[in-house]
Amino acid sequence: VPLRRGLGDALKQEHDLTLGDYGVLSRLAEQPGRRLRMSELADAILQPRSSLTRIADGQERRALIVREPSAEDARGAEAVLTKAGYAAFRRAQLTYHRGIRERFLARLSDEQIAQLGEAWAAIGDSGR
Amino acid sequence: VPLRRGLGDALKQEHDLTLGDYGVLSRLAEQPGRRLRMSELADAILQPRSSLTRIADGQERRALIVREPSAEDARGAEAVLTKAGYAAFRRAQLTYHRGIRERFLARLSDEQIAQLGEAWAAIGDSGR
DNA sequence: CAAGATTGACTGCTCAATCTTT
DNA sequence: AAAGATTGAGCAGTCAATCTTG
Repeated sequence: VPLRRGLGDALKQEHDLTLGDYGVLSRLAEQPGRRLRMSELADAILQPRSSLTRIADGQERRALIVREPSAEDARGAEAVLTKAGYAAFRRAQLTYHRGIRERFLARLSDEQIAQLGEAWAAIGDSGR
Repeated sequence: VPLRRGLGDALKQEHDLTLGDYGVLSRLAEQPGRRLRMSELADAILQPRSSLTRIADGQERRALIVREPSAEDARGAEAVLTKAGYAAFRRAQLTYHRGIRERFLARLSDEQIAQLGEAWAAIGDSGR
């Protein structure tokens, strides 16, 4: 709980991003073409579609992403990471990883970290 | 993230309590006299004082706690768990523990659970 | 003025209802 | 009718400002 809060505060202060924002950018950044349908993106980050819509609204206003209507299925839209969006992600990633390190990993032994990794995998990942 | 969400949803649906509510009840229940100053309670559950005030507002309306002005320092107030509040906590605890078991512990080996416990202790607890 | 606590205003998230395209 | 997506309304949590007592 304080880990999440700490990370969120740092992202907010240094980059004006929420954890939800970070999740979206992070997922898009790792896609081939840096694009994904809204629906799949929502599932990927384990958020309700409506939450993704809000997040995307904000990010589109800030030109971190653009929405393009899907080519062959006009119901869907695709979120595409812009160049600025990718750059913002790379910057935020530094803060994020530093936060994890400082608030979490630094207090554990190498062995414990490895064990945690396995436990995490057993549960089913999902959390980047 | 989905663990917290799942737990929160279950508590909400079955007992109409948030995770914040649960934290307060849980902390009060383990105090001698089932009472604690607002300020200490806020620190104990790692929440800002203002957040605790909101939670306590709701719980006092539902008669799960009462607020009493502190005996020798009239600045402070004490939150006291009522009989109904304690009963509500005991019921919610079943849901909470079941949630942890199902969503988390059931997927890990006994050894992994023990290792996690140690890692958790190394980080510094704080999370009941 | 410090500490304890509360309030006003705002943000982020979520559900249920809705709109559009298949 | 079902899938993709958005919108309206409401809630939990938070900060900064405020009130009160020591």
